[in-house]
Amino acid sequence: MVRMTDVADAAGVSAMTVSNVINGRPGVGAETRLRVLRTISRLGYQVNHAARHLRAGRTGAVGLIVPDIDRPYYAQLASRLAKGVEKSGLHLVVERTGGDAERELEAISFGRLRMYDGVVISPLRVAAADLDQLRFETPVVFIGERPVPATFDHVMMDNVGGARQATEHLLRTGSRRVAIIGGRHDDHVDDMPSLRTRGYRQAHAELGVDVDEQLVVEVESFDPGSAFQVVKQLHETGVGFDGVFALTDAAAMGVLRALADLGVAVPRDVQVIGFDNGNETEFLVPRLSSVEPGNDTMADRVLELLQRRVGASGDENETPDALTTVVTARLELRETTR
Amino acid sequence: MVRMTDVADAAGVSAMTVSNVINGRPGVGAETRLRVLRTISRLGYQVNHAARHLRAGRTGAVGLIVPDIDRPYYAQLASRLAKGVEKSGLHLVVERTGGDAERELEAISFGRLRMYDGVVISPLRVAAADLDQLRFETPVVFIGERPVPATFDHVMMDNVGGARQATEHLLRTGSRRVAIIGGRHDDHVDDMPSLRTRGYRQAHAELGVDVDEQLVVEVESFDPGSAFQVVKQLHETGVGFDGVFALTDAAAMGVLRALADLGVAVPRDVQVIGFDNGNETEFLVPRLSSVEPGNDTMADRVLELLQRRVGASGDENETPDALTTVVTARLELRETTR
DNA sequence: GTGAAAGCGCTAACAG
DNA sequence: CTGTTAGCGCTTTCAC
Repeated sequence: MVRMTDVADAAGVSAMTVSNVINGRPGVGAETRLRVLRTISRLGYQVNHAARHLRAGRTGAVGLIVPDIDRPYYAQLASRLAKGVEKSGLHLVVERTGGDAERELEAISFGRLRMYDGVVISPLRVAAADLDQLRFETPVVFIGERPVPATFDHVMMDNVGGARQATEHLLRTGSRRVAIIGGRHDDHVDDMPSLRTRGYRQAHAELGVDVDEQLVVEVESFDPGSAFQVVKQLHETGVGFDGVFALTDAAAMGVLRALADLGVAVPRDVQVIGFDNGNETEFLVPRLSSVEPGNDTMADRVLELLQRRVGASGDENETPDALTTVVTARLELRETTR
Repeated sequence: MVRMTDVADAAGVSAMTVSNVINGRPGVGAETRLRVLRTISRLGYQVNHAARHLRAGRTGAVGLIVPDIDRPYYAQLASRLAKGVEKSGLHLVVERTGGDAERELEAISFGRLRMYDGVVISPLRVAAADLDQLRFETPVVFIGERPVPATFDHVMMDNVGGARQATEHLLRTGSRRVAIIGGRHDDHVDDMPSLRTRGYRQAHAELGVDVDEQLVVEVESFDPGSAFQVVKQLHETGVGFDGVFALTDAAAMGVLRALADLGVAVPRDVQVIGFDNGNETEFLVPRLSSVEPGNDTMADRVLELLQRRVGASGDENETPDALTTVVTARLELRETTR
């Protein structure tokens, strides 16, 4: 373990000068700088981030905390954000909570935040009330649909509007019995499934079509497997449907697979729309129509909000007001709709 | 900012006692412990990880460094590893390099390693020679096909064997002209495309079938889009083929999409096999046959190797020898093969 | 242009 | 069972 003082001794300068060289601060003579740099590489010195962090406060990292890394939506979000923060010379590190309320809260509250100069968190379960207690100096941007105290920056997608557009399209193009995979029967909380179901119901109300609660199908998880099973069951039960709104593209993938097994022609007999407009949609057979929630815009907005606070010390009116942004959704029609 | 000493003062104990309570160390009276805990929650105290890290050396985190987060293979690997390390009370953080040799080296060498108690790295580009220079106290496990100095733990998949099995199956079930999407014409380096191409050639040699170099199709990237384009071009060029070995499942997805557009029946006219056996394979239409590289076994092995070193201080014969494990691959046949 | 002193918040080691 | 001392490796401040 070679420390900064070792470099300083070997180069015949003080630790401070080494520090100045490393951090590119002005006020070091060209000759001294060169000597220090050579000594650094000769000794193989590497800065100790923990010490720097302890003393200077910054870590050079932005955290992204998501329920699950291997869901395409989060993976693609991570990728977008990573490219963005890297432009600022920071790097993104991703952590997963497993979608567990307790672990989400732990990830946010219990000091792990301090590992980062800024944090983006996409909570699934955690309640606004719990969040309200928290006070931290690390800039935090929330992303997603869960309600969040107004003291935090928040970037939301238009879940209700997106779902309404999708359902409207299905109804206007001739589907009368639209199943919603992952929908909710009740509407107590503002989580993703409830909000998207709300949009589904709004579309029905606007167009004067009754919702058959048998078509509102709850699933435990939004992976293809769960959706696949549920569609098969729906079919076996004899509940007819001629359109499907799947709450995520991943679920829609399972839907398409089930319909293919059942010998149902898409979109002729049943139309399908997903949500998220992930990279995979264009390569499914048939290509999946999907709600584009404004993924790029959301990522850009998150980065802006982060930049506004990272670097700005917690002084005076330096701290800007919290902002909530809602990004508008639009339909991306492909081959699973008419 | 409330520090440990603030808690200690408020509870009328010393900082050491607070530290003992927080870390669940024995030797604190029940009453004192309760008083400390109450004070902690009253003041909203949170441990400062940077300070703990600086002093105690451990960070509580394991790093996973991959080329890209949004490739399903890495996302699924991350998920598997995350669940594993969480069992040991650690948590996984994922960083991406973008598949850039320089950034890979930087991620490994430049002190960022110290952020973690252990690191798993899946390099794409970085050369063994560069790695050889490095000496670190953080336990590192390499994963993937790139050659790595023997001083490091390394878990490899059997790229050559898996590719050979896939190609053999295609040839034995009647395909005579098997295209390899993402293959290499030369065989200078031991990277993933070259190794899998080697297996492809071995299978041909064994079964006495000549390789038509026109069927060895290079791609810039292993995403569905690139594979899609390349297959369309292959078809337009009039180069006939009745089998496809795609170097990754993601590429295979693009292949299937292209074949569907071209009106080619799978597997009747063209058989297809992918590689990685990702979660998505079962939900494609038709279901994708794929090489299962032993994903679970690899993750388990990585975790074992990590555990062997994390916690073991760098003393004497405490440090175990480096181990290289090769996990065997097998075929998972589904609907894209006969 | 360079250096000395002090301390960030925590914990290992030992004393009581 | 609890407290004291010392110091992890860096950077901020101010003096030279």
